[in-house]
Amino acid sequence: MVGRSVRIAEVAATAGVGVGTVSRVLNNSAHVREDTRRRVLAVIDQLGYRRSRLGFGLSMGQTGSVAVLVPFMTRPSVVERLAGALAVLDGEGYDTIVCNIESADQRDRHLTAFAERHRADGLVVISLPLPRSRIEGMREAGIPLVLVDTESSGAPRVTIDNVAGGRLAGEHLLALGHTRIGFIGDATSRSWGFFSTARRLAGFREALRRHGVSADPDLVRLGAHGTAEAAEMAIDLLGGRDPPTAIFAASDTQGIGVLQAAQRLRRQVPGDVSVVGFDDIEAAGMLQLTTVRQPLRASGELGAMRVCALMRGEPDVPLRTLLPLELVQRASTGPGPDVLQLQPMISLTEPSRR
Amino acid sequence: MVGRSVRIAEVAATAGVGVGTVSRVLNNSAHVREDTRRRVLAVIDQLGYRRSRLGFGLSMGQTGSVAVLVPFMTRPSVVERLAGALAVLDGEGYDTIVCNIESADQRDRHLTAFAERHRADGLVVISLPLPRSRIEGMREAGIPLVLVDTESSGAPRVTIDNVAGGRLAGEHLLALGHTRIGFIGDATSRSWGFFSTARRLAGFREALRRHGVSADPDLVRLGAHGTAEAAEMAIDLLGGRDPPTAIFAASDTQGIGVLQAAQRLRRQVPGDVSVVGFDDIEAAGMLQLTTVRQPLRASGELGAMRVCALMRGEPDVPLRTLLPLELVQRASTGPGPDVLQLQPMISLTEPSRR
DNA sequence: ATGAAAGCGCTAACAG
DNA sequence: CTGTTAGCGCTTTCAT
Repeated sequence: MVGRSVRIAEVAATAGVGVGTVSRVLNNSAHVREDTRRRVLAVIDQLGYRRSRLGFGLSMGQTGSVAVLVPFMTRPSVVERLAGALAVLDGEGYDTIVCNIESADQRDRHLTAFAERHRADGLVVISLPLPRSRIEGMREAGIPLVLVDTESSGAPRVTIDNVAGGRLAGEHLLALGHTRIGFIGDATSRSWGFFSTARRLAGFREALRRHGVSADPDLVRLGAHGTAEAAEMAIDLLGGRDPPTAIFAASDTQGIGVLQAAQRLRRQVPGDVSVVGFDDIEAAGMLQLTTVRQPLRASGELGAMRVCALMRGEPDVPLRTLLPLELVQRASTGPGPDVLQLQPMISLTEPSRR
Repeated sequence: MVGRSVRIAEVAATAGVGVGTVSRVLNNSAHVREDTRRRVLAVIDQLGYRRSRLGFGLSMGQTGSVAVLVPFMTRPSVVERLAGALAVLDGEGYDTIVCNIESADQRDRHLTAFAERHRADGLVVISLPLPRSRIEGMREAGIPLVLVDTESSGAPRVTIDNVAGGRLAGEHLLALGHTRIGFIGDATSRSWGFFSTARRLAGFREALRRHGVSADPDLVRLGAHGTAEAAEMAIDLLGGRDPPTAIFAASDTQGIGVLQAAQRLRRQVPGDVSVVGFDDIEAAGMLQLTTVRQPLRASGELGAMRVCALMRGEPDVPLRTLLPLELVQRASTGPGPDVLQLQPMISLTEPSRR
């Protein structure tokens, strides 16, 4: 079997030098004579010596790893952000500890755990609402923290303007002539503080208001996150009397559910109903879903860069970075019903559709 | 600012006890008088003491973390496995270091890095072919290693029988009466040793052979992984002369591409062409794609459990675990063209289609 | 250029 | 029950 692992002292002894010298060789110090270096290197190789990360870390006072907390990591938008963060962190030479969070309890357990000294050099929290007290707690623990896709404040964060995003979607639909527009979002919002759905809804309503369109509360559906659930809600919405001619879903995942509902109901998209999603995950493009694009991967990358800056002790880390939003028009949205439909006195003929 | 962090010695001094006692309190040793414990706890709280993971780890000889290597982590099937592993590892109290691998070089760099002592207590490699020498290397480094979804041997592994999977898909299609069946897979296989596509193709061919159906090499397309790429290949396949009446895609991602191709070409599924995928990712169910299901999440969970067993030094860790495969029939597959079509002497009428 | 020794922070064995 | 002490493995002054 593999004999007890070899320590630096043994390397030193075998090479006939002091541990200091071995350490210097290990860390490419310039102050080592070339032949000494070679001799040490040879012994290292011969003995199969491998440095202990713990010893190194303890001595240097840092772990060389940063933790990333994400909720529901199987969701495409989340993976995308995570992948972005991972790529940057890996590039910077950090190990990335990933925690998949599925409840507020779990979140708090991990947060407490990472308050432990030398557990991770930094922390990135993605798409996870954090109570102020928790953020404060991490600050006290002295571990650099960056928030991505969260409204919580108290730490540098990278976000988007969700209200503006909702407005963007609403205005796109209004510009196409739609006035009866449904909204589908997830209700998780309330349970442990998620916010984006509510914000996007607010922006959406604001757009309607600005255009003098009254928002029918009956057209707003909130339910569990997920394509299937969204499809259910959409079927309900589209199957009712006076159904909407367009639906804005607070995420692409839910938007795809709406697409499926339309298909199941044999409604044409966008002929009978236009659909707008949010995020621009890969599937949105594949299914030709019009959507409000946010830079998912970039958000993770930027979050990671910020935490690196924090860990390096850089003084001027921006407290808040807003990423740009963009409406990506695809085949799922089209002109609404003819305006004539809005003037019943004139419209004696069947309203025309394009 | 946060004063210099407080060490166990200061807690001991402040509480008027020895460091040993503080350590005992920290580790819930029973051998501490209740009032002593309370006093220490009070001081800990008052001083805001937080244990150093590094100190703890160095003393205990373990890091408390395990590393998971995955390729292309944004792919749904991979995330699923990863999520499974994460859940188990988290449950066991380990931090999980995740590395997203996108090239053989990167893989080797990380493998070398994790050969460092005390970098991680164990390693799980998912869906990543590993050269024997590398596996041997980890063994020499003494770090427990488990392989998930890999054919490489030399370490405990959790896999499926890809050949059987291909056979399953082929037989399903043959049973439906198809004889001209296309195959779409990714060519990544060759570049750094991925194997599953080739294996599935082999099983598929075996099924054809058994049924006395000759495999038209022209019906096999290998290209870059991805829905769009698969769609291209499918369009090519379906647009040609004498197109296949069914297509077996080596993954759901690619199967969905075939579905899109059919839609773009206005071919009915399964009327004009049947489609079978592989994996059973969430989208497959949503799009009614018939597929060969493999337990993705379970593979990650099991891999994690195996590495935990290894780390605990359990003696009887199975060297190879085969997870069950299952054909999930959905709406994307249906009867093939009438058998009469195969007997030209009789079929003077247009072959009927259901 | 290099050896010796003092930490880094904690656990556990050993005495009381 | 509890204080003392010897590591765990490495980096880094401080001399030489």
